[in-house]
Amino acid sequence: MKRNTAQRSAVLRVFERISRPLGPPEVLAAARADVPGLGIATVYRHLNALVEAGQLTTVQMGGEPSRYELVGKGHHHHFRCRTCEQVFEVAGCPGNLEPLVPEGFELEGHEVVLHGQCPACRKPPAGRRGRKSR
Amino acid sequence: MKRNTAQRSAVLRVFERISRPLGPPEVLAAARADVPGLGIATVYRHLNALVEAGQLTTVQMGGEPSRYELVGKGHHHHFRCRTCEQVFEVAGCPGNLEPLVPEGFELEGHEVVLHGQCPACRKPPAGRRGRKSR
DNA sequence: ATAGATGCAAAGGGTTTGCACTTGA
DNA sequence: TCAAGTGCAAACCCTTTGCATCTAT
Repeated sequence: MKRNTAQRSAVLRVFERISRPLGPPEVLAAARADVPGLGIATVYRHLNALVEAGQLTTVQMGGEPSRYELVGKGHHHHFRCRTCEQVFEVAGCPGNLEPLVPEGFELEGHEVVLHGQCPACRKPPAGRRGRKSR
Repeated sequence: MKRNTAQRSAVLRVFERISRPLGPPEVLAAARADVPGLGIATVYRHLNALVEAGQLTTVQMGGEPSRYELVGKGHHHHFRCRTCEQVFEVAGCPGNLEPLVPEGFELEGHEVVLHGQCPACRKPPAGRRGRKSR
């Protein structure tokens, strides 16, 4: 998956346009704006290849299908809206988690996921708010 | 799923014996010690019913199939060993995460997952150590 | 006795793969 | 040119469901 095909650049462009973790169906829908006949299998192939190539990382939220985002955004965490199920980036980090690590374990990394309501879903639904869209 | 059948108690007993989040195949294997003919579908049905009944909670780790644990252990987090892929409980909590929450979002809950090596996998593999078992 | 529970196998949903066709280099 | 990439459909894996049988009450 190294050639510069229309499909490959369409997939990459989606992530440059939308700055939050996206699932394969979202990527497919957005990339079809550029490549109408695009198939879901090709999306999966490129997502996997781009992760392999270090250009994307996976963002896994409990039980839900994988989402992907561009690498190189520095250390950050995520906020998942319980209503619309979208995932947003969170800049900060709780800091040193070593104190939590039980005896004998070796800490190599961590993840923090916040749950709650995004600005749109926080207000009573109106217009295009609070719809499950993914 | 309310009758006191051998299958139901076998599933529950597994969680009383093993105090870490378990996936359906693990539960099946362990419960078959009590009920040899146990089927995976019955395990799923009981896991779902026990979650519904508030006796179990699901623990979702990125992309992997759901794991389950007994409720009533108080607020805690998890540590996932990158080698053996087992998930362990972590007693502490980083504390107030409000400062991380972006403007306009409303925080309702959070999750923290630590990654690294468990005591067994930290040492060079020997005996039954560091095997992927799940 | 009988509604609820079980096991098996088939069905579902998301992801991957085989294959013939298309296309970038 | 021609190997890499693509789309489609079939295959896969995990989970759920339909159904005939079994069992706790």
